[in-house]
Amino acid sequence: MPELKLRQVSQLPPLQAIRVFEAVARHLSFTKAAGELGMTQAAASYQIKLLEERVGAPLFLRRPRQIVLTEAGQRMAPAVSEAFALLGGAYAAARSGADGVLCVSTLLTFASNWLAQHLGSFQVAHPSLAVRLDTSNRLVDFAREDIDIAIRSGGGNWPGVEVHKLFNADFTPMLSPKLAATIGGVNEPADLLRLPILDPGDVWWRDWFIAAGLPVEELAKRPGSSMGAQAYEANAAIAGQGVAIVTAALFKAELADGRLIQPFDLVGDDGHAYWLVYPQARRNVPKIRAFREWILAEIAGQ
Amino acid sequence: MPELKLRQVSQLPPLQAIRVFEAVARHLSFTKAAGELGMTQAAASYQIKLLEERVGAPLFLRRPRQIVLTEAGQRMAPAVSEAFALLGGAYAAARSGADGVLCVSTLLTFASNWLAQHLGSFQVAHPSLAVRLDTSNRLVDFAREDIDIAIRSGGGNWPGVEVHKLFNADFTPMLSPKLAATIGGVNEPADLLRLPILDPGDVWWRDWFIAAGLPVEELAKRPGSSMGAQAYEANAAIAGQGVAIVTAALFKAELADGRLIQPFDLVGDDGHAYWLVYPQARRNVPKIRAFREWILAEIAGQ
DNA sequence: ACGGCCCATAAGGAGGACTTATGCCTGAAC
DNA sequence: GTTCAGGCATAAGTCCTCCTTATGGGCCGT
Repeated sequence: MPELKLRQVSQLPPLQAIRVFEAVARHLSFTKAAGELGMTQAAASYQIKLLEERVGAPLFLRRPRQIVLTEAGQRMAPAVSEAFALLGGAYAAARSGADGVLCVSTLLTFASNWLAQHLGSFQVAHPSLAVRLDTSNRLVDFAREDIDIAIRSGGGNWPGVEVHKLFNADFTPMLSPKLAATIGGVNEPADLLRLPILDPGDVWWRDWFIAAGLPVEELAKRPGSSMGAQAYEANAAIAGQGVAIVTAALFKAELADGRLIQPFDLVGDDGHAYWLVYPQARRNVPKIRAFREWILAEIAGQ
Repeated sequence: MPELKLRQVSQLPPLQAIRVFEAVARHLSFTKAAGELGMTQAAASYQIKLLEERVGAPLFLRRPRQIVLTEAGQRMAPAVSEAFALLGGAYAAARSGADGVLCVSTLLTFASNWLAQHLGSFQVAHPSLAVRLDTSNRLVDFAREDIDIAIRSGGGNWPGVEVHKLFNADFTPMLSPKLAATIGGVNEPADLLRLPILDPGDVWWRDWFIAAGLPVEELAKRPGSSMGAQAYEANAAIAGQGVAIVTAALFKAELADGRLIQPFDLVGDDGHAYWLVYPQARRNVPKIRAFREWILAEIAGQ
């Protein structure tokens, strides 16, 4: 489509030449403008000549000691300067603005049971960074959602993204001390069979029963209600409605203050883990780097 | 100076990429924007990717059926569009504005004796073109004066400029009929010796005397006052103060209405001529082309 | 008169931008 | 459900723009 190209080209002059023109018009010197732009005087001369040919009129008068704007140049200079100021502003706004808000996509459970208690220290460390949490269990697609960084669980093998393991998604039974007391305490795995099991359809129960040497058939008999998220299941457990099977690392606070107890050291592990995930191409973006370094240090430090 | 370059580059993003971004943001389509810019979709994709890496954040979310601006993109788009509108306006203003005023540098004599009587028809033919006359006898330098086109006399061999011969700078004696009557009419060259000669030091007189077979020594005796310009000399002749030697083509009106008479057909010619002159590079600028075509037709037509 | 400053020009080279070709994904239509 | 079409991404290759180095010319100041 050569005619289209021609039309376009005639609509707008070469941008590089205009950028040079703007600098030259400000300095009224080819040499100084070239210096500001980080190129040689010859390059500036070349670009101005190009632009003058395109405009169809000289833009500068070459006087012995300095140059001055022609009438045409004077008409052009102010608007061009303003346009570049706008452009610079827009660019800076996009850059810094992008640095000012960090969009984190996270799993519901992780948000309520880990981030909620730790995020404060990140905010303190980076007061200029606003964090926007996007809570969902979908697998985020960085190309089609406005997300900077995500926390996911799974095998950790996703293409095109950088991953850091936070901790294993292990699992172990938990219940409220009050519920345990109703049967005189939970001392060995078999004791669990005398209590209601929240979401017995969860494969984690099956794995753990096998590991604990309990009969798996017990699970099938039970009435099940899938909770969907560990946080919900844990809440039910805290309320004393039954035994939950969850990731211990996410409930340190509940274990510490006695709302939940972990009766056995035995934990199941299906190889899944919690991961920090972000696009490879953006690994050096400051806010992403900041969040990464913070969360890894936080995890390692506890 | 690599660090200088770096500084500059980080100040402003690649302009070509921004131009593409502006179009894409308007169309919300890589393909359509590429079409408008006269390039392929792949090129647009490439430029956007470049810009996104530079900004440090995605600018568009790639949704299946269309793309949408990210937060960063939204911040950037309006100002960028405005900047390009400004740029386009400035460019158009310089272009069309430059087309609106034609600066003609001309010799005093040519201005008062030829242009004054013909310029009207040019104005009528090009009502949107304002003509600014710059009258001087200096040899204009297009590089350091704001001049579009010039009329000069001389040999016609100037470098870097396009030249068109208007008419020969021939010369012949002229005087007022009243003065001629004081000696009973001027019938042969020798009659001139009985009349005062304006500016006898002019080399034209010497050439013409030789061509007419008159003794050159006569000229040396005479008291001379250089007039500087044919127009002044002719005015003195019209006032009856003496005989002038001027270019006949420039005094057609005076000859026609009898203010001056040309007693002899004999004209001198030193090879000089009147020329239309302008920079080669600007030969196709509309206003320059218009003036050239008009003046050549006007000269040819009389 | 001579050196310095500044711009113009020519030749040459490095890198960027664009094109072509192809693949992938998704949504719509049959 | 399957195929088709629309739209973007990616890879490889080519061309050309833009910049650099080098040099010359004009004018000013000392």
